[in-house]
Amino acid sequence: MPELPEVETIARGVDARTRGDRIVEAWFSGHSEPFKTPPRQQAAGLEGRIIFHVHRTGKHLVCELGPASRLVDSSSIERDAAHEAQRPDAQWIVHLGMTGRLLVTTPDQPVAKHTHARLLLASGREIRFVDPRRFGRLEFRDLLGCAGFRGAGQEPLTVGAAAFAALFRGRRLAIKAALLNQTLLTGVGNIYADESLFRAGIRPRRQAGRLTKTELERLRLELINVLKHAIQLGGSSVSDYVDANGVRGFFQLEHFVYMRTGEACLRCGTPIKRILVAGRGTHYCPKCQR
DNA sequence: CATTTCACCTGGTGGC
DNA sequence: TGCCACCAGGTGAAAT
Repeated sequence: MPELPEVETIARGVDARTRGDRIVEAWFSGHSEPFKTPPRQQAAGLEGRIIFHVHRTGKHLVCELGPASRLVDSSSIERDAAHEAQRPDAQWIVHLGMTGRLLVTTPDQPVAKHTHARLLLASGREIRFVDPRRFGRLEFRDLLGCAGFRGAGQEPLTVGAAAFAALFRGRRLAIKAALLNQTLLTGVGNIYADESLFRAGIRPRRQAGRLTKTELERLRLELINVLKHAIQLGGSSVSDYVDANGVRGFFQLEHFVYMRTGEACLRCGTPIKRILVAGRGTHYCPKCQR
């Protein structure tokens, strides 16, 4: 479900509704797949902590957490604690996989099937992680002696022309496969790979290392455009994606090729083709993309 | 090493 | 109504 624009939308929604709140209680389902950190360890780390803020890196949601301010009688210790509280000392890292949702609800809302985590907050709200296919992952990371989370790949919204081109130099795999490789770029998935390649006029099967400098720069700019536009529209809701408030996105209405097999190309009228690249359904216009 | 394939899951859709 | 094949926003391990 979620690629960079969807995860960004969710991060903004969760941040707006939970920033500064305190996690009172954490509950986890019995399924083991979604837990990179054992549920007990996650619960122990999460309970009592304050949510400083929530943001996205790549396709990951990161909740920056800090200690609840302790009641102390010494003013200097209190100052130190307040100072320390500026810096997060732990993170809750959420990957939504294919079908994951992170919702902010009230406890009276019915609990959806496949709910795997519930964080009850001091405000009375609740963060819920729902994931039917269980491809998502939840991790708790203590930042004492451990670096904060960051993906291996470059962020597509901020990577420069030279660094972008360097990612693909000498590579023999299809450009579409390269775009999906999260150790090169982080955050691009099947929808935005297809859409950016269409907008740049490049066939998905072209060898990454054989694209010209001009083509690569066009691809980088179109990728940035499509991601930014999608964020503005709250992401793409192809089947069931919703943001933190349960609201669908609108970018699916702007798709040129994704899931439009056999339909007329919106630029030239040629039927959109579907092929397999890197094992993924890949959509393109045989006339507009060379 | 770079690249490709496949397993991991549930659920929706469309054909018969 | 049921059964079956196939498809789906991702990724990491195993095979090539």
